[in-house]
Amino acid sequence: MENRVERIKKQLHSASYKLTPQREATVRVLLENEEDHLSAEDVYLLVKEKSPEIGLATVYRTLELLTELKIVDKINFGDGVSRYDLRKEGAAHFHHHLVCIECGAVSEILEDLLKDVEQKVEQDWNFEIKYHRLIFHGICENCKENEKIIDEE
Amino acid sequence: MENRVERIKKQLHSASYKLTPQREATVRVLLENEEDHLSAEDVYLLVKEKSPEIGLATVYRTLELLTELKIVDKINFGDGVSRYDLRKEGAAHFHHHLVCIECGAVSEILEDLLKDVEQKVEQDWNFEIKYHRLIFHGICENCKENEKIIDEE
DNA sequence: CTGAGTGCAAAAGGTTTGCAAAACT
DNA sequence: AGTTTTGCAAACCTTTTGCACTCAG
Repeated sequence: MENRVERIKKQLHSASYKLTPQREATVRVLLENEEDHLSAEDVYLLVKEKSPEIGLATVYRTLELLTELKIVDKINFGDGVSRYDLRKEGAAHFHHHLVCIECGAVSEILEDLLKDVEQKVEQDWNFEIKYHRLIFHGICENCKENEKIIDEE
Repeated sequence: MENRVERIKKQLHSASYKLTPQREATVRVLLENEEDHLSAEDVYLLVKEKSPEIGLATVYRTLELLTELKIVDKINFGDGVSRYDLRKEGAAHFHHHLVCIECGAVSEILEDLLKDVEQKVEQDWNFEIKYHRLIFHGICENCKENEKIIDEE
């Protein structure tokens, strides 16, 4: 945890930005809720619990900055809000997501499933891929279970 | 063209909606600009050329309706606007997109590249996939050409 | 002192909604 | 008549921006 904050601090410094208290609070919220795909508002509310004087605009500015430095990825699941996702250490490729259309749960696939597909696209379409977004929408394990139970009643 | 309008008319009717003149004008714009990934505003302006009395809200409502009926897909390339894409006839799976980060051009991959990947995800994560979104961001053929020319100067 | 960073409030931009009028059945 | 659809304007929500203030070097 601490060393991840340290690492981000260095990343900011090497781009001549400072890790201000507000930025640090924001980063910590992201680290503490790594699994949660928080929206800017979510982050704001969480940061506010510990640093009530922070402003929403600052959170937005920090998230934008972190996105620029590729410390977080800005994602969109189609619900009209941007969400922010910490990059895994040293991950060359953005991970994939499974979004449950029943309960809204989001889980992650860290494994890169697209090696072969990317190679094909680069060749066949003569397109140089920089990054990709892959989101599966469907029904998660839990909701499948629940449906079974309902059916049996 | 005409038969595609007819088909959509039937789809609406079977869900007890009417193909009003405004809806038809909207559908025609989508058909005429099938390659273009239009935003609601884009559609509105194009519809307005032929039916100046139409309102923006009607276009939004029509696009929402068409999305519900799965006649179009609502997509988001991360530029803060929703775009609408006619489904290909009988396409079981939503097609993939290549978005150029230089010039913004969007092209489509109709071929389904994810058969194997989906099978793996369904098995390994016990997740029932309903649909997916796959977007590659990178540099398109043209922009790669242009870069070469610039380098050579 | 100077520039970077902040908080607040206002503005912006895309989308949705309330409502009365219009269209259709 | 009754239901659906429409156009307009207002409301809404997320995100961005302007500006004066603060803080660190």
